[in-house]
Amino acid sequence: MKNIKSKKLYFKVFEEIKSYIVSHNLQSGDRLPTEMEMAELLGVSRNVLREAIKTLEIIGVVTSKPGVGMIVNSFNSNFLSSCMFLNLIGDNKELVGQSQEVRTVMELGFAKKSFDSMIKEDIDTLQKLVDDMNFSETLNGDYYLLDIEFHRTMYKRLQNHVLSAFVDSAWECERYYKSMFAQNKEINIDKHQRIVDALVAKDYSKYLEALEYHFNYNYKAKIQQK
Amino acid sequence: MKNIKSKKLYFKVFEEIKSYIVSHNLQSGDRLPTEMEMAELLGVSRNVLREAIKTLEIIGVVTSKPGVGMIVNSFNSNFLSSCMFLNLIGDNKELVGQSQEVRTVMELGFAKKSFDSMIKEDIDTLQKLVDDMNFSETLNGDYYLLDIEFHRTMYKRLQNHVLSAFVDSAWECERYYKSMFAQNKEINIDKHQRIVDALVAKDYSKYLEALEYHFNYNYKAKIQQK
DNA sequence: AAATATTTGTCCGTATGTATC
DNA sequence: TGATACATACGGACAAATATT
Repeated sequence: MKNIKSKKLYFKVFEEIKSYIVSHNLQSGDRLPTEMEMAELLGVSRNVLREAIKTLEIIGVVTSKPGVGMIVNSFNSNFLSSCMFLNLIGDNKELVGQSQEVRTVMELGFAKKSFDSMIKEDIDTLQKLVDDMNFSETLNGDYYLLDIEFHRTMYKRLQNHVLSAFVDSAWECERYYKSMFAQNKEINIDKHQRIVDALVAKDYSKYLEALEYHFNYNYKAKIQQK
Repeated sequence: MKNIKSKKLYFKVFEEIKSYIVSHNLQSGDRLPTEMEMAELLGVSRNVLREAIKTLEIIGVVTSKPGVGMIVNSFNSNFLSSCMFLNLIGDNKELVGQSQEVRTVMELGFAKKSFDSMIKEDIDTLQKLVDDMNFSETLNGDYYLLDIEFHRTMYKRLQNHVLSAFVDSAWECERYYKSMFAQNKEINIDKHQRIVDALVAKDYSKYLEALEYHFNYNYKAKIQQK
């Protein structure tokens, strides 16, 4: 029995603004009408309008500035990770496993492209990150920052923001549920060192093998838990 | 020079509530404090608090009901597609290509699992969808609904919500930029019919081939555009 | 450089609708 | 039925940041 009228105003306003952006083909840098104008146009109070428009701002679609107005943003890969994260926290842990599985498929699927894309500078960066991991005190804390930086570096040259957003979000899940995936530090560092070694040797099959080792390790552990 | 103090209140409140949910380990079905309580707790007006909390509601993290309060939701794969879509509209068309590329990698990566997971009922559904495509008037309109339904059906049994969210989001991009990928209807239907044929024949290598045909077609066209 | 207008940021108060007991 | 708790929605007011003249 879900009535059309039952929908809350701020939901409708949100949809209205969304379709406004589409129908007016607004691009990065373009301005939206002012709050007053939109409120009057839609026949709602400024308060309700703001509830909708602030959603757009918080998730990263627009930026608002006093005295200026609201401007459409360019793509920002961070928002997706926070969105994903926000949804994950409200639910059970199974999603973390699903997210990891998708990440595994993606990273293996992009293996060839990433292998071909990396230059010496990137490989040096990767080696440095592994070195830093060895000096890192514990698995918690900044060790995880090194881990994500490692994977980001691998796909940086591909310039695929959607891929980057996903790698980030998967990482964010892992970070918050790290106890589930807690593992031996030496093994974890070794998994990354193998990737670097394969890159230095310019051996793609070895690279793929290292990646599979990296992900299979988690994967098997996950399956055994069930 | 981005000062910490320069941050707007509703951003900070949004972060506060986010970490509140995490630190209190709120799960699906749990209740948040009332608006008044949270506003007082954080020392902000109810207005600002609502701008933050309505963001959480609109992106699907919580649901609010008058007389009840705010309840944490379970995962909803729809929100991700709308987030993705919202970010895409603000930027150039390159992201559509990136999104398609990710989708291709994902669908091919999950091919084996999806092939093994499908039962007769699913294959019948797929065939019916292809039949409907043949009766569909045009590439626009409900033809696209049949297309996404086809792909959803393929991965339904895997129960991976993250995968589903991505397939959905990629589809939503495609729908809005369909002119870019406009193509011959007969060829498009044939691409799906081949997938069904392979499933009926229980021939995995044929299935994989059909999938590659399905995606390569777009892929090549995309490359040629550059 | 200074005054003014524009636009968003933040707050308050109040009335209404809806679910629960 | 009534009372209570809570979210929904509106309007007004002033502050702060930015742009314009």
